[in-house]
Amino acid sequence: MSSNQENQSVDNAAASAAEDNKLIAQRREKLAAIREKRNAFPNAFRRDSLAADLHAKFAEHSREELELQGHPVKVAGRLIRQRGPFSVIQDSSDQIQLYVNHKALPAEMMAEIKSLDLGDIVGVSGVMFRTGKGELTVNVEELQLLTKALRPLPDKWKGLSDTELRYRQRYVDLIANEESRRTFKLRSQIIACMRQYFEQHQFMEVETPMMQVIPGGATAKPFITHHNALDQTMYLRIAPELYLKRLVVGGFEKVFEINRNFRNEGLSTRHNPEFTMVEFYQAYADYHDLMNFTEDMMRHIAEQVLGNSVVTYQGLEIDFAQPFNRLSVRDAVLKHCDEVSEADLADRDSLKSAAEKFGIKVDDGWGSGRILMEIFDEKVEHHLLQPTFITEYPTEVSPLARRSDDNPEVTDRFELIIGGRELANGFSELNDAEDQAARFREQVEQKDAGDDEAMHYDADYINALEYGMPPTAGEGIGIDRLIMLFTDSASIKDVLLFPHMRPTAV
RNA sequence: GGGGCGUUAGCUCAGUGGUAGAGCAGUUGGCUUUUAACCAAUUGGUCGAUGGUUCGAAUCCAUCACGCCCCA
Repeated sequence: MSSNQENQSVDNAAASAAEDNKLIAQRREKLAAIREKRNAFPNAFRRDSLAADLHAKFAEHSREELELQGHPVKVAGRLIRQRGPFSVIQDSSDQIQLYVNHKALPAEMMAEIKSLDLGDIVGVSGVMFRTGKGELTVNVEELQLLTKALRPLPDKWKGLSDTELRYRQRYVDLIANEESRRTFKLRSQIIACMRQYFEQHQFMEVETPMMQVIPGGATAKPFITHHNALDQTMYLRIAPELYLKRLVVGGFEKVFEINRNFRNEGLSTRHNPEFTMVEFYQAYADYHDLMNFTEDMMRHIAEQVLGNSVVTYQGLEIDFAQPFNRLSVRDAVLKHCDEVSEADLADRDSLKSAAEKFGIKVDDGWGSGRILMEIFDEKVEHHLLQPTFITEYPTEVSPLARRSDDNPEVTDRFELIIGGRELANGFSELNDAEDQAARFREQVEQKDAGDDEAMHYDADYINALEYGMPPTAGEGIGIDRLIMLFTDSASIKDVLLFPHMRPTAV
């Protein structure tokens, strides 16, 4: 920023001070006083320690040992608590206590320290010691204000609990709420662990277009945008699937992508318009291979990141060490829904009357596969708490999956259900270019008939398949839902740093 | 889209028709190896918005906005 602009913004700040509440006005006055004396925003302080490092390094040091050593440190962070001569600063790693002995420090420095507010960012030089109560503390020899905070922090004990403010002003949430910091650190670690797992298994990370001319790979309403120079309608992707499979055609036989998808749908505790998925494809593998891989990966993440194979989600203990259950849609319905007998599954009519017993309105266009899935969704899915692979999805509801060799009515597909919710979806891929072209044509007919979620015909994708895609299996895992599970979060908004919110009224 | 709940000081919350409250934060002073530090004094409000009912509305009614939960 040029000095001219800077002056202007400073003037604007002064002009708006009258509109601030008293707490902010007082802080602005303190800042103005500092500007009189020196550069109020110095950037020459260099710390040599993080709070967590100090706690780790001196964990075993007694009061006497520390006093003998007189170990000097430089730390920096946000001032988050003050109690008498003690303060606490918080950096990215942890918190560390400061001791300000007013008898030992020059009067001028004491005056500056006295005018500090909670939220200010300071740099401190001092010596490590341990208080009478045993708390590791920096005995302050020099303290410098590095950044004045103009806005007061939330309640020091309760933090920020207003959910709306936590989501809209995540920066305040992160300053004030340890739980929130923990969630997002875990999110980062889980994704890093997953990425590492893929790399260890010789998968190659790729990035495919997020702005697409033909949105494909799923049935969903896309967001529409426009490229000005090309005067072209473009869509934010609903899935990376068709591009990743083009790469398998090209000879990258194990690929994965961790990135955002965008779907133009409603919001809920489990849906955000943009969400993160990992999709991965492996040539010369089938859906059984992916189930084994997924089971292993989940167990690995739980053990590596949480240090425990048992995850507690909303009071429910989920054990990743146990072998995951595996059963077909059909067997799951029979096992978990006492009202349905084998005879009910015999044909469409018997399925229809079974579904209607549960208040499901059966559409004339639905085949027996669709009706079976409606019963599953309504009566079974929420019972599947421990990790469970559901297999043999009806062909009718699986337009992208390969038909089973044993039974053309079902596909080589699975979903992973944990805690009653779908977490992953995978299948052996359809690599028959002519079959795929026919399925696209069916989708286009549905689109022409008014279904705005139906797929486009992607001629280039057919072209790719015509070059030959090896037998391949692919899978998508909803990262946000996985993070919810591993961080015991009830809402997807709790695992998104900046969840989508309606604009506030002015 | 429908239903329920919520919105009061910077933050966390009381307050169901009669002078707008508490704790924390802030300010002033005391205390200086404390642990949500403590003691004393003190500042701080468009009660989400707009209408209505009433002598009188944070409180009752209607509409709207935003959020949370449940349902579609």
